[in-house]
Amino acid sequence: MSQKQLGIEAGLDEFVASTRINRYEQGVHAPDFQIAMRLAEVLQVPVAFLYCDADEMAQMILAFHRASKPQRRQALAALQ
Amino acid sequence: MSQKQLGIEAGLDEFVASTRINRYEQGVHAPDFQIAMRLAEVLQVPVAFLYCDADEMAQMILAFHRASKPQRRQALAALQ
DNA sequence: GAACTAAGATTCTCTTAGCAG
DNA sequence: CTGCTAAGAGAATCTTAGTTC
Repeated sequence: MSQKQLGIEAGLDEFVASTRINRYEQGVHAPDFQIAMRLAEVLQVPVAFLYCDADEMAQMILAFHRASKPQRRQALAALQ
Repeated sequence: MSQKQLGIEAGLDEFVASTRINRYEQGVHAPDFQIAMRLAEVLQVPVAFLYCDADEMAQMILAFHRASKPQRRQALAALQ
């Protein structure tokens, strides 16, 4: 998926999508939270995943998001 | 813990700490990521927790952060 | 096409200076 | 003291207009 297409699917104007997504990916600019949520939706990840600073946490957030309800229940139980 | 004290412990100047933390808590302004990380450290939560939009995910992030290594291993295993 | 960048325009946050409980 | 807010100052992102591969 191209940077332009990602931006467009997140609701950005087609003439600015490429530039803005590129700046986000490079870490030059930061999107506001509303944009971040739309990007997360397109990418099918939880928005919190986009703000992770630790690998293990990121892995867990993704796995939790993609797991079934019983799996989530078990995971939460394991953390008590 | 007061808003002022939280800001100061996160490294903000004492004369602006109260105002800025208040704006963040009210959702009027958004801190940049560097400030968010320092706030998360003071609050002893993962920075991703501050960007959660779903309760179950927030609960899991917090529990994962506070769990022991074996508990984390078990939780991750439950999500496979 | 696709990834990327500079720079002025625009829009945001930040600081200052307060008020109310 | 604590929570909260308005408004000008300051600093960020956004749009435009490109380059490079």
